Amino acid sequence: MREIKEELVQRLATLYPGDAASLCELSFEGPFQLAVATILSAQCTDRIVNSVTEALFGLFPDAKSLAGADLGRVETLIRPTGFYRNKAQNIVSFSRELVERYDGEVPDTIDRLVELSGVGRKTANVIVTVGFSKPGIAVDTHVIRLSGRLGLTEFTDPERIEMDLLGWLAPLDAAAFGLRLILHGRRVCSARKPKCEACPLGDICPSFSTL
DNA sequence: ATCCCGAGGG
DNA sequence: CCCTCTGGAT
Repeated sequence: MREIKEELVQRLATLYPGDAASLCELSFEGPFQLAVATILSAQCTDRIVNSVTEALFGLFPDAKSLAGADLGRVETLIRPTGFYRNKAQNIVSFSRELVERYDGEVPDTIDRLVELSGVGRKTANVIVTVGFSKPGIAVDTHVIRLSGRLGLTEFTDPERIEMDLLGWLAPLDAAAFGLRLILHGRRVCSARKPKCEACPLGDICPSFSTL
């Protein structure tokens, strides 16, 4: 089993080369914009997130400016991402909390990040790994689905899966591995109709053609 | 467990 | 029409 996992890590790295920062498809400049883009990415494609953040960050590029933004204005700007009332409230509150507690700077630890509005464990892990190049793995819907299909875990609880994966991945490889699972999940191993015929991992996947 | 909620694919 | 998209808060 260990060989299978190592083989999987190697093949994914070849299929989707690059480091965590380059594998993340969100458009942003700096940890603050990454954090906001990630909050907006909940239940939404990154393409739509990028289409709204261009205007959003043009008007409110940092925590201090977004902290003073009109809520209705923000709602209108991010509406296409869905859950727009919650998300608008969250990113404005998030910005105000950063200004009040950290002088507008984004903290770089999971514990501090999850205390902030709209930031759960998954989002915190994205900020820490992609924004600050620290060890960790963001377990989202894709990572959950592919981890199950590939036989990497028996669990469905995100935090449990996170611990399972961190248990055998090299710390500094974990983030990129997670992002590669996401890319593969989007392009090949989709939730609805996975393209097993065209999957380069078919020969080592326990779920090959059983989906 | 439930709500938030728009957009795109099949 | 139904399902899914880089979830989080209650």
